[in-house]
Amino acid sequence: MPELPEVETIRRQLDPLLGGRTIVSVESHPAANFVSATDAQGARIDGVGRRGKYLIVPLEDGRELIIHLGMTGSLRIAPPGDRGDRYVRSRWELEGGDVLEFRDVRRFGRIAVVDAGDYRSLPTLARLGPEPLSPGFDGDVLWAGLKRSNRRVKTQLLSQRPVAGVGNIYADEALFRAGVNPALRRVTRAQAGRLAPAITAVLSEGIEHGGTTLRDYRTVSGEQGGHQFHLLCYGRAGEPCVNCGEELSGRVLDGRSTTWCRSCQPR
DNA sequence: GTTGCGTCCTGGACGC
DNA sequence: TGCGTCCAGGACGCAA
Repeated sequence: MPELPEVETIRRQLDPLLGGRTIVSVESHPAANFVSATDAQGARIDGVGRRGKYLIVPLEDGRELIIHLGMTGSLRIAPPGDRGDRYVRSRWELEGGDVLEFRDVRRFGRIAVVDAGDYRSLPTLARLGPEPLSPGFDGDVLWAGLKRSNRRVKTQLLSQRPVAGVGNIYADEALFRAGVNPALRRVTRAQAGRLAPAITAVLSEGIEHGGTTLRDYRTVSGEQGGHQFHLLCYGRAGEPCVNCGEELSGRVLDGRSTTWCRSCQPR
């Protein structure tokens, strides 16, 4: 399930492969989530950028190709004639014959072509919080974002408003490292001060390891990420806490599976 | 504007 | 072996 580290890993691999190339033809699944892919036909790609979990591909004509990988989306550069499997949702044929292929089993991904910066059709992107890897992101910025709402702190992180790019895996990991209970509705300045660097750290380490592969995620070159071997909390309910040895707890919180340590992350 | 919940989607795990 | 049920979860729409 691609979060910021997985999307950034893909961005770094795609950028040198796509920059300066022209999209000569496009095929797309007819579903509303994907069909806009065809709008990029004939455009020249300027590079590959990212905001949160969104890949943003600037086009020379002043528009942007936006790709969100959803839960099971992946991108690869396929050789000419390679049609992929039945889960390929969009194919952009590039000048020279290679094909940029978007594969998405569960069809939760999304593709849009918009005028640069006009994200009205993508409300989450339009209201996206600060980039957690930018120099300006710290405890004060996070606290200002969190204290505007009364929702649980984990639910707020997943909303992409207080900070961009955090999904279920890295939210659990960051809250665990910061010693912040995921169900808290009011976070103190001190807790935000611990949580912000924890978010930055887990995301940075996720990038260093090439992302987290639990099932579907693959890099552009088809490799699995390596961060699943470094998770301290997510998905480890019932196992001993690496800090205190107490059994990690698990429950569904606002519809999302959540793991935490009752001892290290008290209410 | 905020909050909480349902919906989309499909492969895999699991129980019978 | 085959069938039915449940689960995973990011974004978004809707009702309160």
